[in-house]
Amino acid sequence: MLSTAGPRPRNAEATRAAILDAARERFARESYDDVGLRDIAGDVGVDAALVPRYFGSKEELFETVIDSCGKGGELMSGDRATFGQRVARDVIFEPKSETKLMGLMIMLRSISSTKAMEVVQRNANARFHGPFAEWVGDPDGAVRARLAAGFIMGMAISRDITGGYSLTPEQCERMTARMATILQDLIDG
Amino acid sequence: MLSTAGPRPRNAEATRAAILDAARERFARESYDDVGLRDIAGDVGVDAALVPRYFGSKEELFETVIDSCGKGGELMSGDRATFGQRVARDVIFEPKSETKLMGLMIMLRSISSTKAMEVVQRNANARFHGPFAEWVGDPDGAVRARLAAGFIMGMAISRDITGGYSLTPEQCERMTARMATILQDLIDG
DNA sequence: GCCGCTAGTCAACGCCCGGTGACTTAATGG
DNA sequence: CCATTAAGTCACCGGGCGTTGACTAGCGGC
Repeated sequence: MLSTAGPRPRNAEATRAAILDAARERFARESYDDVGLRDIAGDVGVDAALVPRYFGSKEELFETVIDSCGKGGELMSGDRATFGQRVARDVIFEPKSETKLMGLMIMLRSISSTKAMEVVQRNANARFHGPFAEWVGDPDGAVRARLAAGFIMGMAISRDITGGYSLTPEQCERMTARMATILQDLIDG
Repeated sequence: MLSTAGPRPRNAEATRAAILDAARERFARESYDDVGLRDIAGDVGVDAALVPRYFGSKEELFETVIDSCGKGGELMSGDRATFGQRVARDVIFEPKSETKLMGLMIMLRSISSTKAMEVVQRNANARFHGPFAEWVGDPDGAVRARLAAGFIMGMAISRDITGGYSLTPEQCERMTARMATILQDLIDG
């Protein structure tokens, strides 16, 4: 995480971006409460005091991170016909939500903190559920999108809670297949 | 929550039980981190110092709460044929996880804290997933149980994140129906 | 009716967190 | 080559947490 290539050159914009990236990854992997400003700063290799200086506060940093995730997240990039397969495989086999699904993971982890959840509640519709619902389309895209997103988050939580599902690889494979089918049915109609 | 019927009579066992009950409800509604010993003690009407005295530590109290939830939770009581309907309705329309599903909710909220999650990881299989998987039965009960539990937790999270789903009542109704179908299919085979 | 035991309280500790103001140090332009 | 300015650091604060040990007050037995 921390490059050994000497001291970071003094560049405010680059540093700010680096902090934002580090924060995004942290917030996707750990709960809002468990992520400390000192952790984020440590990842980048700067002093913790710099974080609230650039972003105002931890909460504002969190909001900026959510903003930076891109409308609707990366969920609906790629072929629509393989959505179920692709997402199910990501959730169940990716070691820790690599790049994909980051928006969802961050929202999910926000439930640890009332403050963070308020931020998410303010942004979830415009930044995530809205675009996703539109992408899912008629009939009743909002409902089906909500179900799909919930299912994905739930299975991600399940992985955390059980520590990698605690199933055999064969069972994981069957679980993936079934999850893929359900998801695909949801977005197809 | 706090009865106005004068001061609590001096009864260690009853007080201990009252603390445990209050803790269970708190942990089902708020994240592990957000629940303070002072909150729990306040619900019961005792001093916060009494909590670690009776239970050792917050973490041990949490583990005791999980133990007290009953094998498999209340998920698989009731008619099997209406499982989907019943659970979907609970998740989507119950204001805040009343009694039912408490075990799942507590596990879900544990993701806020590494410590709490370790406790859950230690207990989830024996106390929840195991019995539930057995109840779901062949073929592949473990896989289908995991999917159902994940789906339920995910929709509960979705409710929190969006602040009551932010859907019209009609949409909620359709969402419930669809969720019920998916859940029922999962436990039926 | 007093005494001992114990349930319950109180004040305080140590810790860690997010956040702030004063300082130091590196890059830049003349 | 130095002065200026902004980037980054450092020491520290205030607050809230879980937890502890010393104290207080109510009940049971003589």
